[in-house]
Amino acid sequence: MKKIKKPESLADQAYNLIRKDILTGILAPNEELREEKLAIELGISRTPLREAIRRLATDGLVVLKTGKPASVSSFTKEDALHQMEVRKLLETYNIEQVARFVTPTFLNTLRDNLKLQKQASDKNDFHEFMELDREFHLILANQNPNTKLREMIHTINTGVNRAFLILANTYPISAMEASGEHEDIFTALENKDEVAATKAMLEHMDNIERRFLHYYKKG
Amino acid sequence: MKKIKKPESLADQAYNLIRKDILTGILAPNEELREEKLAIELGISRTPLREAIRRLATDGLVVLKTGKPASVSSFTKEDALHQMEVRKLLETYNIEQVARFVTPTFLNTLRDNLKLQKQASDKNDFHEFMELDREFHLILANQNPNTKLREMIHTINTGVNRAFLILANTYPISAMEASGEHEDIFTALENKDEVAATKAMLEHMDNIERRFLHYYKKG
DNA sequence: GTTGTGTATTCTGTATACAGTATATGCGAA
DNA sequence: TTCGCATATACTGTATACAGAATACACAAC
Repeated sequence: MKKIKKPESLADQAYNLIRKDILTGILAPNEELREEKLAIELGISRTPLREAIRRLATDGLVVLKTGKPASVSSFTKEDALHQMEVRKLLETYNIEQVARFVTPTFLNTLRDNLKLQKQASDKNDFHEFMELDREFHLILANQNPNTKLREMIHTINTGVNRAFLILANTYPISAMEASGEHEDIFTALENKDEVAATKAMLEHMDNIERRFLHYYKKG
Repeated sequence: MKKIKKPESLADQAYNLIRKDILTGILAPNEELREEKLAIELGISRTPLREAIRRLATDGLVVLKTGKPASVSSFTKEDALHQMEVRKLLETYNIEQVARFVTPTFLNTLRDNLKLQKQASDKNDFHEFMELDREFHLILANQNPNTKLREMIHTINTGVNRAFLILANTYPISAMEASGEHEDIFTALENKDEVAATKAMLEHMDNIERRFLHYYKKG
């Protein structure tokens, strides 16, 4: 039977709202999150807002300094590269595992996603593409039975995407190269070729890093 | 110049206290953390306590269900094995990197730790040994310049150690096999042999898993 | 004895009030 | 003008108060 859906708590809603604003760049790095001001803006009290902010802090999206207002976290080039190094490790490990248990449903889900990616790419709808990109890697991760690994991939990808997004906002077109690389990964999975899949993922990761550095120099 | 140390906030103190109690097993899995009751016990109000509990939840040490009391998280055999799989990946990757940049200070720190491990092992002081074990892996992780990787190793090791601790409480002696394995890792690092170091770490991880399963069957 | 229902209790989620501290402002002295 | 200091302001950290939901329990009906 279907469960009755409970309304999200105010803290949850605040968390999701602020998170989205940070990830889409509406809230810029180093921007201060003054509790009372923000609470009034959101129409809630400080208590649930504080909870949301603390949670964002453990995600690494905001930083807390005792007695001072929380602020949106900034990150250096080094931070971004560190995250990508870990992401590379996790994503390649994951796809090697996943490639061994390819199911038709799994392939179909990926195929659907890729189709939408192509459409977004053709329309130059960059934000939509970013979202689908995130989803693509999510689908891959969720195929792994190891829940802990899944969690970690989710977290690290959020961080990386944020770094990338902020830069890529200025250079959207080139980022869509990724679409082709996703296709390569898919083909390897379709052929149940775990070696090729791992290789394709590794190349994808290297290319992301390359693009990041390219944009970074320019930006 | 040395910074003036500020007193920890009540929330921080509560976090550390409860965390320790969970990790040492004083608070058993599934035990409920009733806010008002706990707050009174700790001599603080619910507000900072709530913050502490939420933070523990993101660490995976307690689970929250809306409207119901938070409870100390339990874990299945599968959870533990998942965590160990990820740990294996991260720790072997890390040591391969670290083995390339071995400094004398680093070796000395490890040597000191190993000496203490041996002493604890000889005295059958299991809790002390567990603490040093944790520290040993912490030293290895902290040698890596990648802060993100360090963070992740810390988190995952906390989880694994907890799983292991609870079981191992009943079978302390055999867990001290680990001491010898740590020595092997150290020797490989001393020789700046990254292949041997990686191999030693992998064996260590496999042995931890083996011991876990052995205890699990018995327990 | 078992099932169902209503009530009492207890707990969380949220709002608000208060205290202490850090920051900003303004004024006077050098 | 510039520095020092005092005062005012604003913000966080914490406590408490209140409302609504979940649970436990008792009692009635079968």
